[in-house]
Amino acid sequence: MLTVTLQDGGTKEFAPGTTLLTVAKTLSQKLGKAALLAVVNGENRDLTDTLEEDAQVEFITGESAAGLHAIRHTAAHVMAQAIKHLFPTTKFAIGPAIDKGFYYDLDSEHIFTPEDLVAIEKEMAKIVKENIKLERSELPRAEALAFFAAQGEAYKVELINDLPADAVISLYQEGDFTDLCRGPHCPSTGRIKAFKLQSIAGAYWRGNEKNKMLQRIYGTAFNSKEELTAYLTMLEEAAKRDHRKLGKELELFALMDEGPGFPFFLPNGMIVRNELINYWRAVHRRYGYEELMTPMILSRQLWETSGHWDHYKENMYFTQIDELDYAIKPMNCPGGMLVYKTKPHSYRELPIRAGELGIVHRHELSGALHGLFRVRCFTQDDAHIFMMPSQIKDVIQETIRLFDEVYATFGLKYHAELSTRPADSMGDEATWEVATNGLREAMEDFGLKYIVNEGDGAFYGPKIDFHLQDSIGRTWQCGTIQLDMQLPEKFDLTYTGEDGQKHRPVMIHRVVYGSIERFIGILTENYAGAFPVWLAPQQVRVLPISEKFQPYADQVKQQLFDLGIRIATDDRNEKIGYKIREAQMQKVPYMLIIGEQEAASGTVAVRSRSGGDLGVMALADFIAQLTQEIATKQ
RNA sequence: GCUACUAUAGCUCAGCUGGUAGAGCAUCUCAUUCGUAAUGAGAGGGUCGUAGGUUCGAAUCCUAUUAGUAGCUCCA
Repeated sequence: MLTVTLQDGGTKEFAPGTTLLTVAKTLSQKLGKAALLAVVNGENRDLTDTLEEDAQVEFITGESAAGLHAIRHTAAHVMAQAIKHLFPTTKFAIGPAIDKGFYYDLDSEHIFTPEDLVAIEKEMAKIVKENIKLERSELPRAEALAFFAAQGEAYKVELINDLPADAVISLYQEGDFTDLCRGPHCPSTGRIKAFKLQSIAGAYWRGNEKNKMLQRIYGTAFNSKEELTAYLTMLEEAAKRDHRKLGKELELFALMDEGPGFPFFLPNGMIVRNELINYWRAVHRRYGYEELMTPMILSRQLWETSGHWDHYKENMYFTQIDELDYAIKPMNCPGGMLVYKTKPHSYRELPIRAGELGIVHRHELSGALHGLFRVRCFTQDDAHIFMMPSQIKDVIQETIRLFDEVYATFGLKYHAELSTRPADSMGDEATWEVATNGLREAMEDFGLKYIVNEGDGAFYGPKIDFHLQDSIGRTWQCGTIQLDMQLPEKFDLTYTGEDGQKHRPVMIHRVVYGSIERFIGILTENYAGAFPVWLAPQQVRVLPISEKFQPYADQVKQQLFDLGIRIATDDRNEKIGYKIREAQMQKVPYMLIIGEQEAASGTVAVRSRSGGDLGVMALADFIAQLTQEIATKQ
């Protein structure tokens, strides 16, 4: 007999060859039903595997992340089986579980439609109901190749051929369908209790745009119907917060056919934008930044010097002036370099922190445009910091602190990513190594957790990116800190050191908002359009009950207006309910209802967009509360 | 850029298999002066994204093109 040690420390004996599923069932009927995978001596295993020696065993259910992952992975196989039943000529590429569900990439003459998804779901339900076993087998490479080649599954053959020589080639069979897969999987299709197919999209084979574009079907699956419903409801709610929808409803910005990717900012959007800029200036002033502005169009020669002509040309717009080539700036840095060079610098001045709200133009692919999140013209809240090599760590830490402060003001959650040297890059290996380690150390000392994106850096240096979430959980890169070892060299920047000799400064590029446009998009979604008072396009609206109270309403309005409050009066001949409804929908933070009682006593009846009727108060009290709320950016 | 889908009044949308455009909201006018999410009545507004084609006849079918949407690729 074998001894199995369980999670709680208890032990139990089983005959060799007992499946893990049987072990789970023996422990309790409930566990037998809930268990999806097992961890045997620290290794993930299928429940259909057998035990051959003493082992430490832990069972995984759908309540854990690993269990949910298995459900989704198995659901992808179930979907593939269903598709094979309904569209037998379909060829299968890859079908993994992902963050919020699963997908399968397919190659088929048939173009899948939303109606097909309904039919596939039905077929999947049938397969789930049959509760078919998933059985793992391992094959020698030649046999596996022959197996898939016989079925015409060219993508699977290519995948196997690309596996390392010593790789274990495993297959999972569920009834009449067998797939190449590393596993692990749920023991049977009946474990897929709640799933939903969501969308059809294109995707390149192996993510390479030179390859054939396949059809990808996205779906999701959960441990229970309740969780699935909750998730789908959340998505519906999130759609209401989409900044493209709110941007139109709240008249923040507009995108027109006449300028794809070139947003128009409307009066309301300009207020949010200007408030963000005011705040930005205040923060940067405190952190020792100065501000400058460089031209939007600069000569070809400059872009050749900076390296953009060679490395970034595809994304740039060009023009000619007096028969000479010019480029519209896609980045602010070359201009910043020229400013640095306008005078000699001493080590005593460093670090120099030069900020610029720079409007840049980039020719993004048409299919990549996405509301304010991805545009072709945007304002970077840029800054270049020039320093001595010995100052790198302190400066980067200080920058991380600034970022953290700004994001906290908006209550935004973020995560950081470190990107290392890409294939198309300038400079030598050693310099890259030093720079990358500099970033890494600064983050670690600050206690900032990060993930690493190998080869994802800019052509001129490694970078730390800060990603913020939109309403449906997609993340967008906003802030970035990029170390640049190339430009100071290219532009021959120098400073005079303590020793009287010329030295090369190190520089970083950094943006906190990233682009003001993208940041406004993120904020709009995070606040669901209900901007805090300090950012709200209209902060207060006065609503007189009838014309009779207009004079007092004007008085109230004027007092607040003189204090710099963004205020308006709704003096239309409408009922109070109508005016309130409209102010609510426009997400005006405060409404002041003015009627006979208020006019007589010199008070205001305050209604907040979130808290409803706050009752009558003295105007002075309301002003005190309001100005406090604005000042503290609540 | 690629794959698929979508495109009708300012907005949200209806318009079956081709017979020549409709609703609600918004706008304007009139009446109502009414205390916490829609007062009533009336009026105006669209050559159905654009350009070709098929047809006696096209918002409806075909082709091209532009823009958008989902994703891929790429990126702040």
